[in-house]
Amino acid sequence: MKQMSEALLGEVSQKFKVLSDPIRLRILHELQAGERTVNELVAATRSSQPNISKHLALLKTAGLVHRRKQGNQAYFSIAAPYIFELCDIVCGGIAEELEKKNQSLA
Amino acid sequence: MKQMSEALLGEVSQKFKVLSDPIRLRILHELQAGERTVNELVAATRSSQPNISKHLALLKTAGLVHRRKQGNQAYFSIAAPYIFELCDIVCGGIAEELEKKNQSLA
DNA sequence: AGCATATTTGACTAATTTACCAAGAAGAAT
DNA sequence: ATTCTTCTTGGTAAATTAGTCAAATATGCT
Repeated sequence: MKQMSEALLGEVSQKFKVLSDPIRLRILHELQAGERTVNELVAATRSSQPNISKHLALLKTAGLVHRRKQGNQAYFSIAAPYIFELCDIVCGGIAEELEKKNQSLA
Repeated sequence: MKQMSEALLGEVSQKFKVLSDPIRLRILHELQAGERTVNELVAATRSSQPNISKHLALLKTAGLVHRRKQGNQAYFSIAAPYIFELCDIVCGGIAEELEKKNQSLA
């Protein structure tokens, strides 16, 4: 990583902020399996419909999901596949931490 | 990514939350060049000293940095190198977005 | 037109997060 | 001992964010 401008730093932190909510991660995880309507996502998350709608709006503003409207429904899909790479790396880090914790107990 | 438990989702989102602040990213970026004392980090960020100290405490709790106390000073260093990978990916995503935006203007 | 379904938006509340200030703690220097 | 430096912590005010409910919008159906 070279010199980071204040502006870039701000943008990066905002992306992370969008990813810093379990419900939004759940939504993205669900979308990984393919396009979903709002109602399908509501069912997958057990949160209220307006709430999910707002989270989706946020994800869309951040450019992480795409929205397609057809008839009555809105279909959402992943717009930035790199997010799964991010999650995988973090999961790896968490697994490593756990391993270390277990080793220190032994 | 396989099935994600609610618990793991929560942990992952918390890691992202820690990374979702420009000052903390600046600190981490500074630490990428090597160990630093609190005061050096204050100088690098132009934020107040207590504020940096709190951000450092947060980063430490999250397991992202390591703290070593020697004499009067506390030396901080990177504990989870994977964070730079994360930032690189996000930067790549941002660059891609920008490119797309520029293309659509042309 | 009138009703039903799917989704978004606005107003509001509660919770979380950030930054600031002042005070505290720990070590080094005199 | 006391004073200086470095760092951490507690209290608090301001800002941001998540959630809920109710109302609005948009489309499809009869």
